[in-house]
Amino acid sequence: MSSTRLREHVDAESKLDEDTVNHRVELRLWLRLLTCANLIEAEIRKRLRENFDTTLPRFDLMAQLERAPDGILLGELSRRMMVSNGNVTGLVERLVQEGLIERQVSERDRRAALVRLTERGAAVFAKMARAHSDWVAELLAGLSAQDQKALWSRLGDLKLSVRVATEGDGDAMAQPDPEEDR
Amino acid sequence: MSSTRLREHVDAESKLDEDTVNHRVELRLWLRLLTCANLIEAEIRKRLRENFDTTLPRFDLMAQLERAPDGILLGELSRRMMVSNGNVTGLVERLVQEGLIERQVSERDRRAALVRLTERGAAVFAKMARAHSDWVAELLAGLSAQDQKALWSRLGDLKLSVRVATEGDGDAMAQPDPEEDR
DNA sequence: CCGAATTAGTTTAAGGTTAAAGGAAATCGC
DNA sequence: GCGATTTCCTTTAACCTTAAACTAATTCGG
Repeated sequence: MSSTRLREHVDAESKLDEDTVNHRVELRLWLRLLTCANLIEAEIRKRLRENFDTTLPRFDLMAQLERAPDGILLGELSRRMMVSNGNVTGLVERLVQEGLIERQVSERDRRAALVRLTERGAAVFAKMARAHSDWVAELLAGLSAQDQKALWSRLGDLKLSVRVATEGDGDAMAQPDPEEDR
Repeated sequence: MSSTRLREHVDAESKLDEDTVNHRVELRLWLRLLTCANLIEAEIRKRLRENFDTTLPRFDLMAQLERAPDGILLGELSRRMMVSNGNVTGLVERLVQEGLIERQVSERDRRAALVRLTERGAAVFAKMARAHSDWVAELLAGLSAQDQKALWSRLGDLKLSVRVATEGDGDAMAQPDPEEDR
């Protein structure tokens, strides 16, 4: 599966020299997209650390819990965060340690565990979420509301393009999109 | 510095309830941008692993070296990759181990070390770069060349916005933009 | 020259991340 | 019922990443 899934390179002998196929536009777009995401993410990580002594993954996890007041299973959490199970195990461990979330083995299914914010966790998260929201707005302040919407829309096309290109690709790619739920 | 650098909250007593300031558009844009970047990055990481048994950071490092045939100092490498010095130390170590790059202590300054691709490293990278380029093009294939250019352009505005909002922020934020050099 | 400050890299401690292997509970098919 | 399979989660090994502390070499000011 891995050797042929890229493209059909049936034209191995093609006169249209394969080496000259230079996807410059695509590459430049991808690199700029990555730069933007990295710049913003780095700044947010830095501020979370400086202002709240926490990390982005922890913040993201708590954001998921805030939207599920009745708790959520670890597996579901893992799916929504788009990270591995093992990753969630560790994050949850640390947040429980900090007293910001609590975990509770399910009654009906003793393999499963529910996690939810503690009261303190909810209070702390509320503060962080406000700040986070302000930070993002500050970083994007150079774009008009119109520009922002236009960009958002175009990124929707991009997302679709990527999904189409990768679907059926790996196993269980039916990952729910975290952003749309917000 | 950290408490006032966000915004001037001079209107602490403002009747326009601060809590109701909901930067929804900005947040949605940021989340979608992040989703797009993560989807593409995850797919590229996966393919690098499956097809070349390597990682994105290693690929990125080699990409920098390919553009500097005469070698490059570790510090400069760190700056161009926008990662910490210590990070580069480890990556270089592993790539040297694999025989893909070589390091050489500078004659004139015995603190400094030059790294460059080995012959084998250059050959391996050439293959990877071709594949990588094809992958990116494949993932973005759903967008017309026009859409791609438009998106690239808008992301330029975004990048500028972020740079303006963060400049002077931390120390030495004058990081050269990796993408523009390409 | 020589002490102070700067600069290039490394080390360390802590954490985030994954794939793969594994343990334990629940479910499925007879 | 009960063995096989699936599902939920944890563990492990390896890697990536950073900030902060550190080492060693260079440069700067007298």
